[in-house]
Amino acid sequence: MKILLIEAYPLLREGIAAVLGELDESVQIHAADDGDQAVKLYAARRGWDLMVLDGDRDGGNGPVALARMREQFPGTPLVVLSSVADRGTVLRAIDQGARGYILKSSRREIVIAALRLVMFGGTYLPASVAGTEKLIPEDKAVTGHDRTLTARQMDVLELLVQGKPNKEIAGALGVSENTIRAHVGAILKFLDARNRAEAGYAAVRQGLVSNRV
Amino acid sequence: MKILLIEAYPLLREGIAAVLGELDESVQIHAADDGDQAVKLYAARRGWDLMVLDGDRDGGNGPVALARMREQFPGTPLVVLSSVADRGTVLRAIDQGARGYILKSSRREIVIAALRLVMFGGTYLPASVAGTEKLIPEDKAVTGHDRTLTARQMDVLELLVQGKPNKEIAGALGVSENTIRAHVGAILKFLDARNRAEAGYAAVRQGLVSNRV
DNA sequence: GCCCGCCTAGTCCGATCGGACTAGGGGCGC
DNA sequence: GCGCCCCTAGTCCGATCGGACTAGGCGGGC
Repeated sequence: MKILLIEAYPLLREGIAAVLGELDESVQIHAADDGDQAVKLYAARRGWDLMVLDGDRDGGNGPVALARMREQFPGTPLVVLSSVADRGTVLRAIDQGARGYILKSSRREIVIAALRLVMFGGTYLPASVAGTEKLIPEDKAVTGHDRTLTARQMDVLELLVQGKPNKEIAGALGVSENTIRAHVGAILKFLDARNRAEAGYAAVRQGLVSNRV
Repeated sequence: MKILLIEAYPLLREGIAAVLGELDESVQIHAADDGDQAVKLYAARRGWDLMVLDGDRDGGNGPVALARMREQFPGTPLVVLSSVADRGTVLRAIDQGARGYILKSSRREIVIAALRLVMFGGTYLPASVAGTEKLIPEDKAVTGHDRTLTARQMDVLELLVQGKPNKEIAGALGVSENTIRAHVGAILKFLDARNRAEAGYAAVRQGLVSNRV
């Protein structure tokens, strides 16, 4: 059984590897620091049974890596490991094609069972996302226009959260400051925030941006 | 050899335990989810050789746990494991009595060597904190007047982090807006931030305010 | 008592922000 | 094609912010 593990921290790699080892006696774990490295190292190989991705990676490249991996290795079930469990983050991961979302705080038995579930075609979500609407879009439904920020808005939000002024964000994204102004306005409205500082606070609370820690 | 490990995530426990196992053939690891549990479970036991504390714990109780452990188990070397390495956070941990600050991104060989170093009486710091002033206060020096925010500044910071405008903070604290202005100015300077949004970001990263998540 | 740091409060001013607009181009679905 | 939404870009303007000042009251340390 071949498992592709995207995890930059050696300590966590050890822990995950130890748990994965219980899945099967013939587990081979191939690790990479991030999505880029994974693609670079393993693009040529096929026949993966599972991909495990650390969703806590700072800088928000967690989601990017997810999309990246889904594109490069379509068909291979992908599980996100994370420490945060807010609805938004989990649902986004599932939307992007993850087949499981496992909390790092889960007991090892849970982790193993969840991984098995996913490899057998299931989808695993933490209990904390139990909400009002359907959790797993049947088809993919809710493409989301009033519940999600657009991709561009997320780009802006990520920098906004870090306290960058509009001018800097504009430079980073290669557009005019006025454009950023418009995006920021939309973000404030969406988050019901009165200013960018409050927006940053709200965004982190809601798990819109990967993390701040 | 008895090691007390404060780490809530089973996956990380596995990884850390695997690494700690290399320190000595007779390692016994006793784990707890947090400082409270550690004290509750192990307060009666003595003779610890090392304490390892996860410094990433959300809610900012990392620092609290640190102080707690130092108080309960004085004399036992304590090492903080963390994923962030900014100067402020590291120095605060050292100030509070940690004898080592190990990055989770370190190679396992580094982790092991650092732990040995600490157990033999040394202090280990990541290279990233190399700065202008002395890293390890000889006596304890700097009781901290320019290294810490004042109580009033912390009051302001807490509201500032939430995105409140000056007027609102002034109202909440019962002082004039000008006063808040002065405090905010001092906070920005202290955090080396260009605006309040960046200050909020920095404050959370450095664990100055309880949390954002 | 004197010094020092903190909290308070104020002024002035340029920079930045945020709201309310208009508007063109591009992509997608019906 | 037509509508709709998104991204882009712009203007205008009042509000807010942040820096650089001055200054008085208060409390703790030497």
